[in-house]
This record gives sequence, structure tokens and C-alpha cells, in this order.
Amino acid sequence: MSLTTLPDLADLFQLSAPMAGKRVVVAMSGGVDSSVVAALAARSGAEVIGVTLQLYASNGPSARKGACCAGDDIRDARSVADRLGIVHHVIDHESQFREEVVERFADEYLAGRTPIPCIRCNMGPKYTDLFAMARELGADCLATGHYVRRALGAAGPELHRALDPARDQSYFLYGTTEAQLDFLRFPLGGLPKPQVRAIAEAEGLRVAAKPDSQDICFVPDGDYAKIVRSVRPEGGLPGAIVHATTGEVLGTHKGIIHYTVGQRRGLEIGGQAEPLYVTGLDAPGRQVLVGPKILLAVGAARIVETNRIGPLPDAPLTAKVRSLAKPVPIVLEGSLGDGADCTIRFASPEYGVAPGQAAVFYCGDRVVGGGWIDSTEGV
RNA sequence: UGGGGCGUCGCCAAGUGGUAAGGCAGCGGCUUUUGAUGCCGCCAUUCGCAGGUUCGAAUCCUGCCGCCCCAG
Repeated sequence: MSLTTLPDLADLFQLSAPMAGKRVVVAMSGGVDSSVVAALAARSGAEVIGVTLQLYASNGPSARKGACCAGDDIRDARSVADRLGIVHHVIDHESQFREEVVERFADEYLAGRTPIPCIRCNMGPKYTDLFAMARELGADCLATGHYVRRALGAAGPELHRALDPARDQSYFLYGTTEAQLDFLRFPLGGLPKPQVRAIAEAEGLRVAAKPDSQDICFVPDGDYAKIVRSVRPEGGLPGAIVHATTGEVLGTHKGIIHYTVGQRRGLEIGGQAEPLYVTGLDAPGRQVLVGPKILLAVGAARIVETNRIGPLPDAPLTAKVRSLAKPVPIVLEGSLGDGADCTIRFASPEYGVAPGQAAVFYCGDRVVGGGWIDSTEGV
């Protein structure tokens, strides 16, 4: 695949031509996607500055394939920058990342919620901090490798789902502020992943065949609880597993942080006619509440600290309450944006809605906003 | 040490002479830029133990062991 099949590069970056004379800061994680963004930016003729945040220890157990922003990934980012002949900065962000993302992640679990560190990371280090840095560098925009689209609407820039729904990352970016969106660019939002890899290959980038990142970047082996315990040892305190309706004590759990609403496996309670699911977490009582699947049906949820991107449309909305969920029809009550709280009502019961997760609102492909799930109401 | 009942995979549980259902739990895999869910696969050569009857028993008989209940 050649670059000539691509749209005009100035259009990709949504900057007025000519690109020469423009300064583009690219957030480089060391993965394929952001590396291709840097390559495209370099091709465009703009002055490109690559910036990589070092988020945690650069060596040790966290070093693994598929992570980002540490160790090999930083070396990869630097190597790509060298290859492209662009300036590259590595910013030590370890302490901020630990406080804003990792410790917060642990505290959420301790409070009986199910956090999404990726959203916090996007809201904090990746956008707020990189954003400020790009401004200081006198950039015309900050480009990232996220699979979302920035569309120019009548009322200003809008955030839309990626063209390829399978790669869409809009769920993780609902917290983008209008001011950030004004300055951000997502050149990959309209491209299929295979084309991105093809570009990486054509450009001779060493990361062309690097595996996609997945899981939480700072959890090396999928054992997130181990990380939580390392930051907050009290997370490993056991307690009772209690039936949500009968109050019967059914067993002992190994620490509330290991469970999330909707979870089925790992309870180790046998002898039941039907599976038991986690229906709630009582952090003060250190109890895990369980019950049959029917108890997971949720009719409404309280959403807090909301963000709105662009005007609220006068059209039906849908919401995603998990990254992998299909958007489902909802009715929004209350105001959206500027940190306000609101309530959403599901047209049909939604299952496994966990406090701490995000609810992201869509109007078609457009991201209208979102917030954190604070509590839910049964049906 | 009278009477009755029961002992089948970690748990619940079908099976009453013809060669061990199912559910739960667990394990593995698929899926997946959070945690889950879901889906697929695996999971008792053996039925408390020891004998006996029978072509053939978890199923019938005998003894032993263990547990439960009711009695005194």
C-alpha cells in the first residue's frame, strides 16, 4: 500500500495547507499507531516533534510486549523518530502517573468500584499534560494514534467514532474537553488497521509488526490485583461472600479488590442450581454480594462528573457502559457537561453495570459526552 | 450401641441388574486497548470399604466403617 492512496495529508491533520511551516507535536507511545502518525506528519512537510511520556519504570517486570510508555516502547519511539528524522523528547512522568493513575486505580478498587485507568490516563497525562507541553512548544496541533475521528460540525469540532467500529476507541476519550479537541488531531480515525500496518511497513518502521497493546499497560501479566495490593496492601483483606437477597453467608473472598459487579468466575461457590454473579460490593463491610443473573438487571444509572463535547442534540441518544458493549438506547435526565451529574434510563435492562466504569453517550457516531457510573437502580 | 435414614467428581445431584445424566465450582481456549459477560473445550474406568450372587452390579445379599435423625 502506498501513501498515494491516502487522503491529502493536510486534510488528515485538519490543518490549512500548506503544511510547511506548521508545527505538529505527535504523542508517541512506541506502538505502531502513533509511529504511523509521526510518519504521516513527517511526510506532510510539517515540522514534527515527537513526545513520549515515560509512565513507569523502564525496566523490570513491567517490560513486556504490548505495553506502552516504558522500556522497549520508549526505545522503539526513539528509533522511529530517528528513522523519520524528527525531534523526539522523552518526558519523565513516572511520579505523576503513579499518583494520578495507578494509585487512583487502587483506591477505586478499595472503594468497591471498578476503575478504568485508561480513561484517567487519557484525561490526565496524555491529554492535559501533553496538551500543555505541545502548547509550550508552539505547536499548531497535538496528534495521537487514537482510533477516533474529529469532525468539523456547525458548532465546532466534534468527536466521532472511528470509521472501523471494531477499532473504535471513543469510549476511552469521552472526557476530552472542547478546548482539547480544538487542538487535537486523530489522523488514524478513518483508516483501517491493516492500512496503518502497511504504512508502517512501507516507511520501514521497526514497529510495523509489533503486537497491539491490550490490557492495562501497567499490569504486566493481567494480575491487576497484585498491583493494587502492592500500592494498597489492605486490598487483600478477606471477607464474607453474602447472598444479596437472603443474606446467607456463602463463602469467603480473598479481598474485595478482586471482584467487580457482573463477575461470575472466581467466587468458588459450588452446589448452586444456577450461576452466581457479583451483584454489589460493600467496601466498608468488606462484603461481596452475590445473586442470580436476574439481580444484575439495571434500569437506570446515576452518572457523575460528566463532560459534554459540543451541543446536546435534539435526537435519541445511546450509551455504552462498557468498552465492548454495543451502544444501547437511553433517555438522559438532568444536565450533561461541566461536571454536572445526570441520570440515564435504559430502554431495555442492561446487565453488569459496574460503578466506576464510564458511561459514554452517542448520537449516531458522534460522542456527545459521558461520565462515571456512580450507582445503579435495579429494574 | 433400640429404631429409622443416608453414604455417586470439590459442591448439589440423576441413576433400583446391562455397562456412571445434569447443574454449580474449577481448568484451558476464543473474544477484548479497563474490569466483566459470552462462547467453545476439558473435568468420576468409577459409585464409603471388603466379600458374595450374577454372563453382567452404583444398583441384589452379607459384614465393616462413617454421618444424620428419632427414641430412651
